[in-house]
Amino acid sequence: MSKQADKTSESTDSQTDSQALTAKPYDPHEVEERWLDSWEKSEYFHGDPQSSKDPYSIVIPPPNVTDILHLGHALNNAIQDILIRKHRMSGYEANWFPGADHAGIATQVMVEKKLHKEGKTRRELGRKKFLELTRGWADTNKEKILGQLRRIGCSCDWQRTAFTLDESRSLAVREAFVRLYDKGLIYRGNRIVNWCPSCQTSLSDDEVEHIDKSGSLWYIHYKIAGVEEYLTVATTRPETMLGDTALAVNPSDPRFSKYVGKSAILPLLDREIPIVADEYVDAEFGTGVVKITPAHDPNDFEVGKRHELPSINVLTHDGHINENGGRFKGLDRYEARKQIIAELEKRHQLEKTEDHALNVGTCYRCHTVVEPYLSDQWFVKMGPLAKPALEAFHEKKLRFHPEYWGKTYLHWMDNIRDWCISRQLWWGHRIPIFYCDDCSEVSASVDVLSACPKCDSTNIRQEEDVLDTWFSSWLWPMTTMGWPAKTPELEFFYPTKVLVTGSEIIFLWVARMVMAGYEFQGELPFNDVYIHGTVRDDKGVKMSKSLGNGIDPLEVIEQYGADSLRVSMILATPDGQDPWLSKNSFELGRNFINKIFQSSRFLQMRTPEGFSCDVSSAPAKAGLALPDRWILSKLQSAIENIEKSFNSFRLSAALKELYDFAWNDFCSWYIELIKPDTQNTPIQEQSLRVAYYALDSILRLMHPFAPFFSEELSTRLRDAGITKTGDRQTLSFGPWPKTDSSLTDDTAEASLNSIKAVVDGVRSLRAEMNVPPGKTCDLYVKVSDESYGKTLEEYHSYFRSLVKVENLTVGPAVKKPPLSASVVVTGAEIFVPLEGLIDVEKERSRLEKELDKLKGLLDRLRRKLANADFLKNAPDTIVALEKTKQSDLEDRIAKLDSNLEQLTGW
RNA sequence: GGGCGAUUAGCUCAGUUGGUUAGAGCACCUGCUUUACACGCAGGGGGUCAAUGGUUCGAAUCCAUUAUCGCCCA
Repeated sequence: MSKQADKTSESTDSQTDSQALTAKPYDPHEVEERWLDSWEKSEYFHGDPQSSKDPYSIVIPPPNVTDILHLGHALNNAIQDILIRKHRMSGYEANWFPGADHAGIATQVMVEKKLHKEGKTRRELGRKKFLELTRGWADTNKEKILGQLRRIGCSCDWQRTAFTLDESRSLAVREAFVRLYDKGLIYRGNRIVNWCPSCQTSLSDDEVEHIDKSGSLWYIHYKIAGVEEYLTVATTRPETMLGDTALAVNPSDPRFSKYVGKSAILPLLDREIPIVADEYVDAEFGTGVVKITPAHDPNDFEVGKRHELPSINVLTHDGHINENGGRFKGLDRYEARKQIIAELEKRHQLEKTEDHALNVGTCYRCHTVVEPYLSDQWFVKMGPLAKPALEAFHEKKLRFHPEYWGKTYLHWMDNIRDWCISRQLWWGHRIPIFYCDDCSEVSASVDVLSACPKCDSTNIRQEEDVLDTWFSSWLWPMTTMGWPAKTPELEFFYPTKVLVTGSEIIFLWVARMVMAGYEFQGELPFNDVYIHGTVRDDKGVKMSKSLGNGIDPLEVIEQYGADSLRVSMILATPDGQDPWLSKNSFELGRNFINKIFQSSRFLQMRTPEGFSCDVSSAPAKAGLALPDRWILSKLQSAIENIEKSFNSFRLSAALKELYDFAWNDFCSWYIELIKPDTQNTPIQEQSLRVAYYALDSILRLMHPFAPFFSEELSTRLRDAGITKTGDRQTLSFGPWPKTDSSLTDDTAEASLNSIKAVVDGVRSLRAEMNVPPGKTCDLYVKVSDESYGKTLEEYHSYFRSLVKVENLTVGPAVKKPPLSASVVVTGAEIFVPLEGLIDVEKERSRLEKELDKLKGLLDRLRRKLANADFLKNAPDTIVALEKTKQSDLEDRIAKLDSNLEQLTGW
């Protein structure tokens, strides 16, 4: 236990019950742990597939087992939890399916690194032992990160936790593979793939990250066979020349047409290679002559096929030159490059070297520069799968939020390419392909084969390679629900409602899930895709482990609590953009939660003994005071706006609306208005009923964002006998607040606005005239409208409590008392006599400043209203509005003028 | 090279079908041991809405061009 925690418990012990309400901020720590425990036992989050309610399900983007919780996870999962809790409260049968991803390359790399430190390699260990070791490590990590998600309050159905490499998911992967294979959508091909020499595996196109690097362009002479001429070839990767099998020029390039059909001599290796013409060659780039290395460049591979050129692989799996590289054999690819350049220079076959900016592909896991590499790999034919996925988008069955991400999806889908799914790893789903060594039959099978289905030979072996991790991830929305079995979960909860993720895996994951959904389940896996930003630090730099600029969510939770973490993150996360967070960003949420806590504490202090109210329905309108009617009316618009924001996936806007309502309307105005003048006097009962009803609504609206706090406070009020909420002992199942149009009260809002206008005016005046806060004053209000005056008179007590007004004089005939400061608001002139306090010069400059501002506005308005086109074209309502504004301004200016004039007499 | 996004107060952002005196939080300044809350209260300063041109009676908002920044794809 930390020192701080010690202190807290000590001070709590020393307090008596009657002091429990003395000033202290809300402390989330004990509260959150208690609810975590309680919820875990409750089964609240275990969705029932037999339910008569409508389903609402989400599948988690499974965190990698290599991960520890970072703020990106916290944000991603907070968003999902907010959506799932909101819908659970709104009467849906909600289920959030959690789980983790085995993360093939990342995990294997990590375990191999550990082995390396111990001086071992995976090959020494053997496949079986290595996998056992890795599984143990992955299991431990998996439990750890899922535990961390619990800590931020995720209301997942933990009973349905899945893992991409467990029994059920493995069966599904094999089933999917075999189905696609049988349909002819999976094939094996000798293709150029992206090869990571460090991970020693192929990568799909989407797993390659392109970065800009400064490199060189080397100009090399290739002699023409039989004559004393040469062609100059520019290359950025000279070491690949060892595998050159041709030179190529553009067929319409007149400079080189005479060489087409002749041969060149490959420098260093002295191999004779043909000179071919191919449209692919860009006459503008380099010298217009390019070397063709079919085994090490995807474009060259295509050229090679067209001209029936041989492919010579010169690299080993780990990026060294192989036996085809002659005397360079065994050298690392970059060392070979150096020596080749040196050698060419020595032989005067290097014309020049230029600086050249190039874009190289790197491995998304280890950031090694990848090599295009010719090898046997397994591919999925994507064209047929993309069709329904594209249709779903065009028919708006699949929607992105923010909408513009749809374009990214569309662009990728339109240009879809076959997917390389084999990986030369051990950690993953072993490809369910079996080779017969006797009859050469290749069979795909869900179950392990012991004999060849064609010739019955037992001389059969399974493919060594495993599948790309995404090959299990793309089935996730189905496999979490038990696919390929026809489970009740799949029947009820599929398709899910929304997928919440970051933009960087729209291709890798989102698009593929859509395709898999249609292919295997005949239905898309989710309707809405909510894309959120990437968490950045306070300077706008992406948080990352390697930069060390990350913030540990668990530290934030320790300091501020999980609710504060969630509330702060959501408030700071603009829709679709990247949130910038620093350590004290989390004060925002903490302060908000504490504010609500304090308001509740205050209400309780002013609640008479034995008071109790039913907050499950709104208080009867009869007999309510103005502030009561007003706050109920404001509550309606808050609920409405929050609902609207939720419906368009604008969570930040929804929470902001609640924040403003709760802090400004409820705390700053409503509570101040119903607060009795004298200390310890209970609040009037009808206002208390309204106050607790509003507070209950606030807590409900807050629950998805701050589940611990809202549940805690709601429970405390219920346990204290103050509020009655019906049968439910939790906010988890709502009900979610609904608008009630009978509570909307425009008259009350208008009346309160007039009171606020006068209060604001007096406050401003007092502050600027340096009236000591404790000093009372008198208030004279000259109104131009009788009913305005009546309202002010009726509620004159508010001026006493809010702005220390002793006597109030209101009326159309009120005269400005001598030595008073004035404020002019719409419909009223406010005078506060300030004998002994008034500073004439200050007052004058105050009034002049205001006058200047208003005159500027009036000027603009007059010009607008003098414009015949405006009067002709603008809607009548706008014209009328502008005219009202004009007369109001003219009125206020006249009053200010006369007040200024009167000042000169002093 | 192609695509997508951003540019509004010192900072981070709202401003959803064009009509407000362009808002909030943080930061800043002034005052406050006010009957819950200093994790607070009250008041205040601060913006020619990136630039230019256009459409319109009217543009932060729509269109075009430019500039700067970011992301994705090649």
